[in-house]
Amino acid sequence: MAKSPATTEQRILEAAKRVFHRKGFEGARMQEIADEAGINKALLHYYYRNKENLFNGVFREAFQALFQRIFTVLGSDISMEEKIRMIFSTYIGMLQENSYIPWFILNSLHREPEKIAEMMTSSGIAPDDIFRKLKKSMKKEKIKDPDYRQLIINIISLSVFPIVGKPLIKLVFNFSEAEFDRFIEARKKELPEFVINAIRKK
Amino acid sequence: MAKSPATTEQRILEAAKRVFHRKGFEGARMQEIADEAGINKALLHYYYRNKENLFNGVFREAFQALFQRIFTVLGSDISMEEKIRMIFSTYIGMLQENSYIPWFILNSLHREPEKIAEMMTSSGIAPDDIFRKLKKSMKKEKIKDPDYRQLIINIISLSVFPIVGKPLIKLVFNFSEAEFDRFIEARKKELPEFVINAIRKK
DNA sequence: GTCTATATGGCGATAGAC
DNA sequence: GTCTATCGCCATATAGAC
Repeated sequence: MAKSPATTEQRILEAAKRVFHRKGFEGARMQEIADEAGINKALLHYYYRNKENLFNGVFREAFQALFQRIFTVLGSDISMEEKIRMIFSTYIGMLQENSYIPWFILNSLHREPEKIAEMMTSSGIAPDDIFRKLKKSMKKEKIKDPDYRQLIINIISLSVFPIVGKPLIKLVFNFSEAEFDRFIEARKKELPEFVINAIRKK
Repeated sequence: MAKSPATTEQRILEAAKRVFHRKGFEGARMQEIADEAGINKALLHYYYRNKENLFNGVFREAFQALFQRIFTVLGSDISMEEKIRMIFSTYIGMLQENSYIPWFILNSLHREPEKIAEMMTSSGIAPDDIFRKLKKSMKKEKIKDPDYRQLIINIISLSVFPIVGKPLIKLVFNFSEAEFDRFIEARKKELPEFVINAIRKK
């Protein structure tokens, strides 16, 4: 299936990405990855020694896709209100198009938090600097919420949970696929107002 | 390990609960459940014919623990503001004490949404009535947010995501276990104000 | 590099003694 | 009811021909 990318190695990685994203580490089968790459199992082990190895490549890419964007926005020199608008407008769309990524990341973190920690530092993401900067600018802007960390987590919660909890939401609200999409679409408009209102002094 | 409950059947179910909650369905091992119940594998199959069967008992209990409380509050005859305060104060504490439950539920929903749907209807939870009622009362109270569903999902997102995303939060903020607990504790106070502010007309 | 065939091990499940 | 022993399957991984 799908012979698009040039080299076999790339094709394997693309296939692995799809399968791991769908099934997580435990659920993924080397056979399924091989099928989807249009080759056989033995060749997987020729390029990537084992399953763990193959998984690592997939994880790193997803992790960066998910975090680079939000940290870039948080660290930029615009007002908090602009940051909030920007995060919701770009982030939710990205999550919607790659809805498997957050679930995949959460799964991986639950499986091996320590290993993932190493991976994060080694991939050059340094949240501490950004947080320091953010804290300062929030003080200057007299944001109501006292703790910048709570605010960040609120924003991420509101963005990510509905994507990760899609099956739950579809279930309790009896949503079709299209209705669910409209529901998420509506959030892009409503959430910035929701949060900006929440942190504005009365 | 842990021979507390009286009958073997109960001990098995308790052990299964712990292991499934930790590892999910795929990750759980019958051997591990047997060890934790202080018996051997064969006896598991004597009481519960197979793994799926054992899982179902565990799932149903967790699902009810998670949903009964929130639906009860949402359906009660108090103002929206009181509902919000009540949900955050009781719900987050309950999630904190049973932090494995939401992760377990999400996992199960991703694995088999259809089966879970049946289970839900058969266990007597009828969200539709509650939603109708909620919609009406929100209109009467002139809540800003136009869609009650968005508001519910916002509340659940803010409550559940930080619990499910615990490993992530500990990682990016470099939290110890105690610091994480304080972080969640602080949310109980801050979130009601956050949400009530967000939906209050300017 | 890519394949077929096979080794190796783990897991859910069953048989059968006590 | 509870155990030991074992079956049967499936998944990862390797050997070795081409």
